[in-house]
Amino acid sequence: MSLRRCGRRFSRFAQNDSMYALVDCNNFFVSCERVFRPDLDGRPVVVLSNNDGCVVSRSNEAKAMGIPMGQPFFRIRSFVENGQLVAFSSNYALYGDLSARVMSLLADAVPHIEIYSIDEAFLHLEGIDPDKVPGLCRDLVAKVRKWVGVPVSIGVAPTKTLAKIASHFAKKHRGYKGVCLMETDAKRLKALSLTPIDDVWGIGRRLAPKMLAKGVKTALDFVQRPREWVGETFNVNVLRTWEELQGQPCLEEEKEERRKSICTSRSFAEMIEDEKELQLRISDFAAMCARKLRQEGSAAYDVTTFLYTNRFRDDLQQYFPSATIRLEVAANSAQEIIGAALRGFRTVYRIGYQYKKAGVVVSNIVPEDEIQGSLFGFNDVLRHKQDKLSEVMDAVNAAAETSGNSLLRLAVQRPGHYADGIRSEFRSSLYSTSLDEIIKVR
DNA sequence: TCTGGGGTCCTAGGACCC
DNA sequence: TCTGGGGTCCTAGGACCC
Repeated sequence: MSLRRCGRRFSRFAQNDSMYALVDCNNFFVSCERVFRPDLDGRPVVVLSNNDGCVVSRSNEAKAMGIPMGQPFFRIRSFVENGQLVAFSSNYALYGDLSARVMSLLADAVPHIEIYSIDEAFLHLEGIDPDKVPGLCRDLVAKVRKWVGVPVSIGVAPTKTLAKIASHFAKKHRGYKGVCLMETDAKRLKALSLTPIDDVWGIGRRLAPKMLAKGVKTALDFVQRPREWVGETFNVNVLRTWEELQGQPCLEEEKEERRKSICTSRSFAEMIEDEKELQLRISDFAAMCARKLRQEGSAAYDVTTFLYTNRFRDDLQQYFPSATIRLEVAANSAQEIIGAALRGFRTVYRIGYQYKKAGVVVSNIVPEDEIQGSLFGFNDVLRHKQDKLSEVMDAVNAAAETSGNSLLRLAVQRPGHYADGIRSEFRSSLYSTSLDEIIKVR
């Protein structure tokens, strides 16, 4: 899955006459679960994060019950137990598969799409007759609903930030039937006046209070402030958001395929103090990072290991260390990445703390065919063997990929299921991605 | 008792060099 | 003994996104 670009890349130069459509899947994870459980339409449904920790997706009915995003599951567990609410553990294999189907339909409809996240894509509409855009969007809403089963909303506007706002209107108000066009300046100003400043893409939870303190309550208040004031009061990103809201595009497409860092981390169901147990977890995370690197044809110079104690337990000692190991030669084999992650672990692990979460980040990433050998000489034969071993492990593990199992492991990794120690009480079946189906398509 | 995971960019300040 | 100023690189932390 390569559906996880969330950064916003900026261009210095404005383009003219641009038009974007943002396609946003409504309540995506919940909608995916409902594809296979149509009996849940109209009922309050939530999807939980890893470990069944907190709410990450809510149906409209769940929102109406007042369940906020990020709500810890234990606070709403009683609703599930008395039948008022249905909860699912997250099933990323399923969501990734349905996402790919949605994106493929979108890609067939327009010359160019930009996949922004697992549930959102920008369609570039330059060159399409403006009179045909509304019909095209309505067709897409109907087609995705019919062929994939997921409801989507589409917002059309001259910039991405405005398209985001338009898609919110398309989602919130039934009258739009899933498509909101912001093609005139009058509509733009009207929409901005109805948009609270903290709903604007690019204005987050830290900046919103600062805006409010300065009397900026809506997006319209914001664009009515002078450019100079925005530049002096905030940073360049906020200034670019201001320009986008004026209708001047300055968010550029994210073109770089190679990620700059790859992270694998998990919270644990129970706190862990034992060094050996933590080493096993770290090894698993490192092996997963190495595998993601190989899948992308990349290799990394830096391997960071981090540990977190439980930040919600005021009564316990807190400790959030991390250590970065720089390799002489960029690596992507499980052996090398695990080795470095464990070296980092040894430098920061302290006995006497209860650890709740840990992870491994690989960064300083280069294409694997551009790896430069070490000045001090480098054992090519050993490296070649490690590469071969990694390849074989990848090939065999690919067959078991969808269940999250890795059949082949290095001795230091945990035996058994990858997700051992991760709570997943309400997991749906692997409907669209069962091993049977994968063997068939291959 | 129980609170997610995975990314990006910007900026300020220190180290270092000339 | 005098001990400026500017450029660049790196890193940590803060902000944002889904």
